[in-house]
Order: sequence, then structure tokens, then C-alpha cells
Amino acid sequence: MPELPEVETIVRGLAGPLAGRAIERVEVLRPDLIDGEPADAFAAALPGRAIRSVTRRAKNTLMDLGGERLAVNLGMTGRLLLARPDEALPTHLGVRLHLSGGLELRYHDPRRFGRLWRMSDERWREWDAALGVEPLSPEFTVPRLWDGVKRSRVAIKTWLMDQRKVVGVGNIYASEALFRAGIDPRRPARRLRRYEVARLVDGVRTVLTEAIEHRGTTFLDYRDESGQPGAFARRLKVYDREGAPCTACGAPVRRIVQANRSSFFCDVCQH
DNA sequence: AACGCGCCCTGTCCGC
DNA sequence: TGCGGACAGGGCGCGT
Repeated sequence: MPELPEVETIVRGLAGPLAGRAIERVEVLRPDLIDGEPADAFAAALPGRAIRSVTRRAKNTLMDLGGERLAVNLGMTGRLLLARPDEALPTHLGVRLHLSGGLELRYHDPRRFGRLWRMSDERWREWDAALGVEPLSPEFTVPRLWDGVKRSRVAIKTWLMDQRKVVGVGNIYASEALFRAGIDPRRPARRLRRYEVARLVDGVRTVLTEAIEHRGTTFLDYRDESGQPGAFARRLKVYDREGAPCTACGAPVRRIVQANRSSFFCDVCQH
């Protein structure tokens, strides 16, 4: 579900309410959501810690606990929800973090592809180093992307979704960025020309920035920390628009399958 | 070593 | 109405 704009929206929404709160009690209702240690060890380790800040790396939410971090990956259908402890419990509730001041942070996930885990500072450095460049950072440049694509034979759309190369771009925004750049998603990465890489840098930055401004894309399940959907879905130009007219030329948008995921594009506008 | 594929899981929708 | 199959914002681990 959530790509960079959705996670960024959630992180911005959680940062204020969670800053300075202590974790008082942890309930794990779905132990398979906890990675790296048994669920009871996870639940026992957190109480007494305080949340210093909430940030994002790639599609992950990170809570700085001082000396260690709590990381959350939402998978396809995960939600991080702020609630009062007496609010009705939804089905598929996975983890409850009871915080100081009568606030609760809930992790909710029907498909349970998401996960939560703790990371030491040392582990965090390794983990962070294995991830690719943040596309909204100054390091996301044409030379850097050019250097990355030129040795890869995979289709550019698949390449763009590889989190070891560029982070945060998932199935929706990969199609959208390539449409904006006018590049066919099937093109081998190393066949891109430098001017096309420049358009791609621009396309990725632009679509992610606009999507954040609209609080993300709700396709099916995505909700922010207050349970609200994002508004960017109606601004998508190709994703989930198979057969509908291209917004630029009117030709029907095509759907193909790449790496077992749907790709959408306009074969008139994208080469 | 890069790459492709199957799989993890539940819910929904569509065609028959 | 029921049922099977396809499909859904992700990511890991396997084999080649």
C-alpha cells in the first residue's frame, strides 16, 4: 500500500502527538508481525522508553527511542492509528502501544505483510546503508541515477522500485513518474539516454512532491494516522486507468504485467 | 551477482 | 446466490 508520500503523511501526522510520550505498555495481538525477536521480548523491551522523534526512511516509519529505534513497515495494508484506549477495537488490530497521557498508537493490518522491529544504533547504520537514495533529498541527482541505471538490464520500471537503488517509489508512483518522464516502463534501464534520466529525476520528484501535498493516494486501504484517506488518487494519470483515455493524447491507457505487478502507461506518449 | 519468481495473507470484485 | 480466479500501495528468500 503505502509508498513514500503515504508514509511521509503519516510520519508528519505522528511527529507532534508522539514526541516526548513514554511507552507504558505494549500488547501484541498478532505475534507474527514482530520481526527480529519473539513478540513477548519485544513487548517487554519497550515500556519505560520515550519517543524522542518520528521520522521516515524509505517506506518505513522510525521512532527514535534513544539508543535504539522502533521501525514500522506497513506492507500493503498496514495502518498506524492514533486512538484513545477506550475507542472500539477494529478487527485485524495487531499491536497496541499504550503511551503516556492517555494516548494509544495502534498497528492495524489485515494482510499482515507489514512488520515492526527494534534496531540498535549499530543495526540501524547497517540497515540504512543498504537502502538506496532518498528521491526528495539533494543526493537524488542525474549523475547518481545515471550511474545506477547504466549497468542494469532490468526494465526501468522494475529498477525504479528496487529499494536498494532508489527508495520510496512503489507500484503506483513508478508508473506515474515514468508517464511524466515520457519513458516506456519496459525499456531496459541501461538503454536510457542521459536526457531521459534527467526527465526521470524530475518526474519522480514532481509526482512524489505533489502526492505529499495531497496527503497520498488512497487506492484501496491506505489511511493516515487519523483514519483519513489521501486525495491524490483522482490526480493519477495512468495508474489503475486501463482503457481510459490518456490525459495528454486520448489514447487508451495500457496495462501490462512486469515482475508480477501491474504497470500502466500510454504507448503514444511514452517511449 | 543480478535477476526472476513464488510466496507471505485477507478481502473484494467479476465472470460464469 | 455461490464459487473460483484474479488482483491488491511490499518485501524477502530462493534458485539459476
